[in-house]
Amino acid sequence: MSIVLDIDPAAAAPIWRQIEDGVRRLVASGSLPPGAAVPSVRELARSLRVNPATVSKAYQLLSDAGLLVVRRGEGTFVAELESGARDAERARLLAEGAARLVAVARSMGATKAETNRAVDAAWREFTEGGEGTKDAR
Amino acid sequence: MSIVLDIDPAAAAPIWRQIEDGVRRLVASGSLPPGAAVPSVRELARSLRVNPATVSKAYQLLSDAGLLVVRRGEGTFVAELESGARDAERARLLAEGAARLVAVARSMGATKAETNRAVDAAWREFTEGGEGTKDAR
Amino acid sequence: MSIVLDIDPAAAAPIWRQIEDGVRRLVASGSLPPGAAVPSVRELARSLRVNPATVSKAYQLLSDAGLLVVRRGEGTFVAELESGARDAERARLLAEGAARLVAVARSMGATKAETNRAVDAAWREFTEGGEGTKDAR
Amino acid sequence: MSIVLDIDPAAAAPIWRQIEDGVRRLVASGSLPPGAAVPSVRELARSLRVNPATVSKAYQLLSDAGLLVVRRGEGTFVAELESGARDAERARLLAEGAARLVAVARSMGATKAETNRAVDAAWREFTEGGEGTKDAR
DNA sequence: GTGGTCTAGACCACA
DNA sequence: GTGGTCTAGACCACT
Repeated sequence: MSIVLDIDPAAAAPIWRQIEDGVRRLVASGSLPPGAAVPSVRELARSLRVNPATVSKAYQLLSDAGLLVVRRGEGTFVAELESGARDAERARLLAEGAARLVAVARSMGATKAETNRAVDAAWREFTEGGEGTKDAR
Repeated sequence: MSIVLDIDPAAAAPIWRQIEDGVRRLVASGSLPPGAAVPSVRELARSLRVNPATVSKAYQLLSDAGLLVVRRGEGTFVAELESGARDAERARLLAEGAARLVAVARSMGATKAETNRAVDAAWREFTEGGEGTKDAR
Repeated sequence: MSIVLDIDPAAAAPIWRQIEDGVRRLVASGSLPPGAAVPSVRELARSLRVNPATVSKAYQLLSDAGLLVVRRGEGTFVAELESGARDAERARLLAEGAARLVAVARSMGATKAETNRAVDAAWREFTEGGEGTKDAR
Repeated sequence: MSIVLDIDPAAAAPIWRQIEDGVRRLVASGSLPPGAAVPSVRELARSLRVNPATVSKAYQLLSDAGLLVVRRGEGTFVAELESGARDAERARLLAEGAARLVAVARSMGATKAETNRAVDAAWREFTEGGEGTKDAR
């Protein structure tokens, strides 16, 4: 199974960041276990219909961050994170997202209850509608 | 009283959007009630240490969206929104933020419970670290 | 006075690293004081006869490292380092270089005295062959 | 006794060069005396967990440089260097390293005294801390 | 004017 | 085969 990332070339976020975030999540969720090979730069570029340099930039950032390791001439692999590091990454991503939401909520004077209701609603939306929220902006 | 916005010139988001969002939230939260005057472009530009053209762009977008109205020779004012419009805007912003969080959470295989815990934690973080609440609950 | 960097396109080190190191040293030596503007990407690219993307990469790395700050639409500037940070950077660069030399020396069984003699010789070489010492401090 | 080299596949320097330099230093330091047998390509490749072609490339360069000689059917051996050649090689490596350090030092306006202090410090570091500088950057 | 992103294509070094 | 570097040129957004 080749890895699945959906990239929206029209989105505000640069493509390299979409790839970066996608891989981060695949690693955090365990879909890409430590030691696994990620698709080669050229292969992923081809399958995403994107320039290799763009994929390369994302991989480079991920390897700077220690999530991937590049073995020259061989390919790119998921780093062997010490136990718990993956959970930490997961928690970090989640906390970051939650903080962003709360910041928005508080800045407009929403209550905690209102916020929770909004999250519940969004969750329902997702599980029912399957897929479809494409968030602009 | 001059309006309070914190602008980070080094942030990823463009400055005009930071201003736009800031004003949107001040309106949504009621800090800027309908009919209130907003600072002039050059005044706000000076206080934020930002290029006037940048403030102007934000105001322009807000007028186009109907949140502000320009009265020539007098200044710029918060539009008189029809009843409920403000709440609708609030709900929209909140729903948007919640959807973003849920998208992240699901993409990394987090459960609803985990997500809620993260939101709770972020909320606690904010109320402790930050200043008093206006309508906490 | 425009900044002076000598770039060797035939060197083993990639051009972006040569630029990065050059700027690092100009900052460490105080030739580029905090707040000063560095040449624009395009301008430096033109004067070095190099592709703008190459300069951009170097600047990007330096700004990730906190030595430069990019102000969108305005240009790139030397970061306002807290007092002592510049000296620390200087010391770091020097220590790094010294460590590399000592590593080589020890790995081939050279003594401390031999190493010191080699440094002395290199120093003499430099002061004679090149121009006079401009900075004795 | 098998020869000891530490290879870092993640380092900036290519693996073949790490091997080449390692052997050069073992010869310069006398650990590999003239006439001594070096491990076979495949044996070294196995012990370093490295591709045999990589070891082969290093050995090839070393033979071209006259440091190793291949005796067909027998193996690869350290060349019988004329007297003084080993010391010359040592001096050359040391001078090269010293020149690099001085270049860095002068480019950032460091004094000779500062440089010497840095070397002393690095030397102390090494003799105390044992081993440990892994120089990625 | 500024920097950032992306493409297409070339070339190189590594394993 | 792999990834890394560089170029030329286009387009975009910000100030």
